[in-house]
Amino acid sequence: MAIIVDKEAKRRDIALSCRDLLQEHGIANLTIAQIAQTAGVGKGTIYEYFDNKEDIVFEIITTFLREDLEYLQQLVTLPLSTREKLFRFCTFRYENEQEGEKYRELFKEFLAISLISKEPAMLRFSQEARAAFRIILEQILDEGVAQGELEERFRGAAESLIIFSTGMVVESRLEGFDTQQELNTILDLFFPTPTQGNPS
Amino acid sequence: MAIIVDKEAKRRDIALSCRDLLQEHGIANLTIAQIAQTAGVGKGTIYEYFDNKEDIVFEIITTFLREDLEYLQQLVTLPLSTREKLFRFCTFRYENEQEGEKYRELFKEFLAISLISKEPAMLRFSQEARAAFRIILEQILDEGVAQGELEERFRGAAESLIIFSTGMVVESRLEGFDTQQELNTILDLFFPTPTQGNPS
DNA sequence: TTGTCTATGACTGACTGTCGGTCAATGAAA
DNA sequence: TTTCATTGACCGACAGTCAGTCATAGACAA
Repeated sequence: MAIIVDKEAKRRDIALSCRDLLQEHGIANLTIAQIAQTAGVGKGTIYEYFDNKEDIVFEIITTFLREDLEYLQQLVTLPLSTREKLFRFCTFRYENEQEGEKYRELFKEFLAISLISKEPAMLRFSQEARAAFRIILEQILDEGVAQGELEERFRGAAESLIIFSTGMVVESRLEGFDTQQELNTILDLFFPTPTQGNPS
Repeated sequence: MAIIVDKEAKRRDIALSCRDLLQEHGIANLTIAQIAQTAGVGKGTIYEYFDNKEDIVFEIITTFLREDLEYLQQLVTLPLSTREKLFRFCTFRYENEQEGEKYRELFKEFLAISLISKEPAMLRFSQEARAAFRIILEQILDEGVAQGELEERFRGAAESLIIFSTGMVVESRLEGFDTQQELNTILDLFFPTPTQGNPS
């Protein structure tokens, strides 16, 4: 009979081949024609694997988030203070000067789409990603409490920190916003002995 | 000479006449043609007063934010506890069940635009609005410290609360997100005697 | 084993409809 | 007659569609 392709795999392949393109142009300036050309397929083929333009962006972002998750998962295992881990958890998007800028831009665009999109798939995905991040954060907090670095009452602060991080991503679009300083201000609430400046 | 129209005033007029339209359809489903028709002018006229579609939305949002600011300014004068004021400050967008929903939807779309847009005017406006909100928040915090309801070290927490509020707007798009509970969790950090539940 | 035929799903790009934005023409006031 | 506001026909760009083409796995005869 005919060839049967692995739809899921090809979807990922197309997404992967367009990562750079997306980072370079941004979502708004990315056309389906460009995507198709870069992926080396016809425009129609794109719609064989994706519902619409958002869906493509969505898939590409997923590849980034998977990497994020890997990074954060190994962060937990590093020999660092709880405060340092929390700090890195919340600022890892800002770590790399060069690549970080592009990545953050992309993440903002993703946030923008997911703010407006009412697609159930998009919402479900956001929720799953959040849950994964949250588990890691809770692990850091639990360890912090176990090691006496953190008061018991902060064990349930994972949600708050995630909300705060999200807020930081949005606010960082503004000139003069100092991510590290703002995060330290919050972390000072968590740790009895306030430390000014980046604790690293 | 010919007629000289007050550009600024007409800009506001057009924006005002389209408030409902924007709330009804959302930004993505709002066309320039609709806007022009609703405002009772030709499509070309719109571009006499606005640079682009975003600019229109931007102007309409401004009218809402002006109202917000008025509300928050009078909030400071009410005879309420500091905690209650902070609570209301951060949740006022969620107060009204019916209208609040539409309003939040709009605000999210505004956030989405301002996340992506690199228009200097848009960024400047965001920063100005933020500064205005911040001043009110700082006033609440100062009063709280003065009245002994709040420890001195929380005087500089305005920035943190704004970031957190922004995060809440974004996260509230997700099913099962409880604004009030999350805000109380954070406020519990500020106030020595934790109060569970909505303090109102 | 080899050659041939065929069903099927992958693939394509010309085409369509929509929409943001432009501009030449018109109108009105002074 | 000048000047400015107004207008809607028009334009180009782009997302998304669909009728048709192509490539190959498998069936089967020689």
